[in-house]
Amino acid sequence: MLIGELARHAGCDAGTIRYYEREGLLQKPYRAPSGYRKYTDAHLVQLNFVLRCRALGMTLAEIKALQGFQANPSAPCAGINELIDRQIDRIQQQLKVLHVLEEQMAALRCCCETNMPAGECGIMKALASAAENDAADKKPHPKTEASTGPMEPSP
Amino acid sequence: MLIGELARHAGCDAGTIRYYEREGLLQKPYRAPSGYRKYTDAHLVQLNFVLRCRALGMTLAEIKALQGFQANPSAPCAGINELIDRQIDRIQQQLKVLHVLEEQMAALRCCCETNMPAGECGIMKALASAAENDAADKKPHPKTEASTGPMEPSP
DNA sequence: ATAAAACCTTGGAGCAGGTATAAGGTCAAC
DNA sequence: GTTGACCTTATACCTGCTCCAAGGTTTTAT
Repeated sequence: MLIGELARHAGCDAGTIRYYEREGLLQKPYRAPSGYRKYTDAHLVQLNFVLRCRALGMTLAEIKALQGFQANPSAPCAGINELIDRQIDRIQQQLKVLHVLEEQMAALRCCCETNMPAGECGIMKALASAAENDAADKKPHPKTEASTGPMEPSP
Repeated sequence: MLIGELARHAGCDAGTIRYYEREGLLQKPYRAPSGYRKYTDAHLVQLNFVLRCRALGMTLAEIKALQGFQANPSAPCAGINELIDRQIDRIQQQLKVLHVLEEQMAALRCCCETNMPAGECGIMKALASAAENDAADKKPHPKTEASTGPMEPSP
């Protein structure tokens, strides 16, 4: 099987396959005298393994680690479990962040009824005043030291 | 305020501030004769605006677009609303994906009780057999054409 | 037999959104 | 006058690809 066919079977780009080969995630295939890569079904399985792990959100380094376990089946599998646990944690972290984000965006969305000049748009006002409050929080005693007026770029 | 102080107030890296300046997201500050950047509180507000939008998941291009509305307060704000709506869609998409992922990872996690040799680990077996099934699905009539044995790299 | 289409090869650049480094200049304190 | 903490620039690196150019090969159609 040539690289294009492998790519079609796996549902990825041929460039991705070459990339995985360079990165050591895919066995180097036999090369025809023309230099063309010739793949076997076993390569397809290996590629699917990588793609599936990617789809589960693992990094290439983690997938490489999993392949290390495949190559070394008598090693204790605690590392595999840790890797999965870390992945689960990451997903739950992201979910938490996204839920908060969803709420914040929904609240923001409610601030405007679509047909305002931008200067009166509740969304813009909310974002701008949040930024100002952040700034005030961090500088609790503004001594009017520099300027609170408009910014002046270098002359 | 020097860049390090601004960075501390905003809770980001000085490199990030220089990067935002290069990308046109932050006004160029006055430069002291030494070449040092001198920031005002207004810069802190602007930086916080950018960081807050980033934290909401917006791209730098989108933030630039929002700044365009800030600079042009009489423009109609429909574009702002669209931008926010797109962002909400993106977040909900990601949430969907992550929920599926969470389930899949949890199912995977249940496959192993931690103290196996890797070759017997249910997680590895599940991943490997999924990859094989993917391969079989895509090649429904395997004519034993090349080889289903181990992969042979180029000789 | 030949020409066009459809493959394949390599090397390199580019994306986002930064982070890290090196090599050097400045400034306040002791 | 020297340490140490800061600042400057330019450049490279990170992840996980994607896309491009310039060229070689193979298949298909005429």
